[in-house]
Amino acid sequence: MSAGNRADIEFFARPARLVARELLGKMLVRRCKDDLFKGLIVESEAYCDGDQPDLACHGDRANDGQPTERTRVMFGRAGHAYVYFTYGMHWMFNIVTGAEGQANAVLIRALEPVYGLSTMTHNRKNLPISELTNGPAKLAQALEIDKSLNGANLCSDNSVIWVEDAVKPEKYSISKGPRIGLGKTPEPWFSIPWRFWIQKNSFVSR
DNA sequence: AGCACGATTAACT
DNA sequence: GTTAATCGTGCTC
Repeated sequence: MSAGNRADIEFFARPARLVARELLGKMLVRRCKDDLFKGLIVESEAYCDGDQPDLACHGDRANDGQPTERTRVMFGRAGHAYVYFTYGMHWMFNIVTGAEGQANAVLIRALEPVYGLSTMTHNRKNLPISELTNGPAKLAQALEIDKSLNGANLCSDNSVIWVEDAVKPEKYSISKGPRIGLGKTPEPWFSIPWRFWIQKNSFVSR
């Protein structure tokens, strides 16, 4: 795939851990009203991997692993957005991966802002560029992502959000470690290294 | 019907 | 390093 090619359902319909890793260095593109936003994906986390259980994952933790009103899209087809609300004020943007029926998803944790910086800055209370998209709730705010995008298809002709190829993998190195903010999640899921980021990129979350 | 808490952030000491 | 902000969701009564 060359730069500009859009990631299709075949790309997303694989285990979350693989997709999370390969999303690094790709461009997240968001069209909203008259604005176009682009950000390079520099940090991601996998929730569930194929059919392996994952007690950190909303899909496995709630309702005995069966879909609920909130997690329904996570169990659906790959290449769709799973957007949820937390801490009374923040939206989180995930992309559904894996086979239909599996609660696989990848949380996008950080972007390097590339295009649309002026509106992103406005959306982020005129904070400096370094603070626009270096966290999952921050990037959702910058790119105007909220509940209205829950279930949105990233692989259709009229998508309002999608992923494109951008930087060649040989141009950067990938690090991995435990996921962030898992609270009371039991081992081994608390420590399993399903968070990925581009080494030395300054937009990776704190 | 009521309640505890969260895949976080920003503003404190 | 600590903590308030703030409310939808899922679980218990």
